[in-house]
Amino acid sequence: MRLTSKGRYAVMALVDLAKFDNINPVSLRDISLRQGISLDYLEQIFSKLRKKEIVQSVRGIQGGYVLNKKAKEIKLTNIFDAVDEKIKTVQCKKESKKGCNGKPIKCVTHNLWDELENHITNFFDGKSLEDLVKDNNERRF
Amino acid sequence: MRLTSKGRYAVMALVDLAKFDNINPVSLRDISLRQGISLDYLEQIFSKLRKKEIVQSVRGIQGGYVLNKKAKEIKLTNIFDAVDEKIKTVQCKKESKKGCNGKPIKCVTHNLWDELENHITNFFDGKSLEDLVKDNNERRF
DNA sequence: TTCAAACTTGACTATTTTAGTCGGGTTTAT
DNA sequence: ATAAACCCGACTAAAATAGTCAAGTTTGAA
Repeated sequence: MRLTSKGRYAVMALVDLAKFDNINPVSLRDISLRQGISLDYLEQIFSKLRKKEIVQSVRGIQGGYVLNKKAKEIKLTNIFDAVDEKIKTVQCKKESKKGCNGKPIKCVTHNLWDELENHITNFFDGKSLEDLVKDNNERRF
Repeated sequence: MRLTSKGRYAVMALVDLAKFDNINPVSLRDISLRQGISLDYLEQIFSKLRKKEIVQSVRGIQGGYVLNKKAKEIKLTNIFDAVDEKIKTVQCKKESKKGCNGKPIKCVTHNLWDELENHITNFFDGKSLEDLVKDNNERRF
């Protein structure tokens, strides 16, 4: 099991943004340099974040991105959802509601994955961008 | 994020085994047919489960596999561990202890993934094979 | 004692996903 | 006007996954 880099980068970039967007919009170029994430890839990620209204863009010179909500109101679930990071953990969850593994009934472990997804979703729902920024400042990074 | 089929199959197969190993060893052929998992793939999986002493093999005709411990004592963490299903969720967790993303310091989200891993591990530690079998019998599958 | 069911092992491969790259735009402050 | 910055879609190399395949070994039963 693993998360993809897309979700991880999205969170990294938003923490960075939350720390620096006090006055001016933050350019992806700056985030790219500070966080070591490819600029082109960041653009893809921010395109999604913008469509889900997590950030706003400011075009033109001196432009960049700003948060569209308070950091406290942005939960990690919102972020992962925006960049299509699926919490759907296993193949059988993707298939039709009734069956798994090409069979007409649910597989013996189906309920387990339901529970697991809830468990993980709860974890991410309990974490806001603000929490991460605070945690980060405390550690003097 | 997703679990791989290997982990999922391992759990499915062991639930099946736990249900049927009362008297005789259970052949992989039977598990393959009941659960719809490729026999060759099951062999790879059970090879790992045997090495980690979760199951015992009985060779020869009428052979198969039996659980090596009571179902109650087999936690899901043991199973995932045996088949190399990693709870390591993100890239930065694979890298050197001190740095992420090729930098000499931990990335801003590093602690988050630590917490997440603990959260998931706790979930799997709290689930035994017996729990799954019971849950399954209740639902009359 | 021969046979076949079943386990054992290791190498190989097609498919899918990921993590980007690339090339061309458009917008707007200066 | 120009350059910084956003915007968009197509493309691709690498890695991981989910198997397949081939060639065994072991052993209960006929």
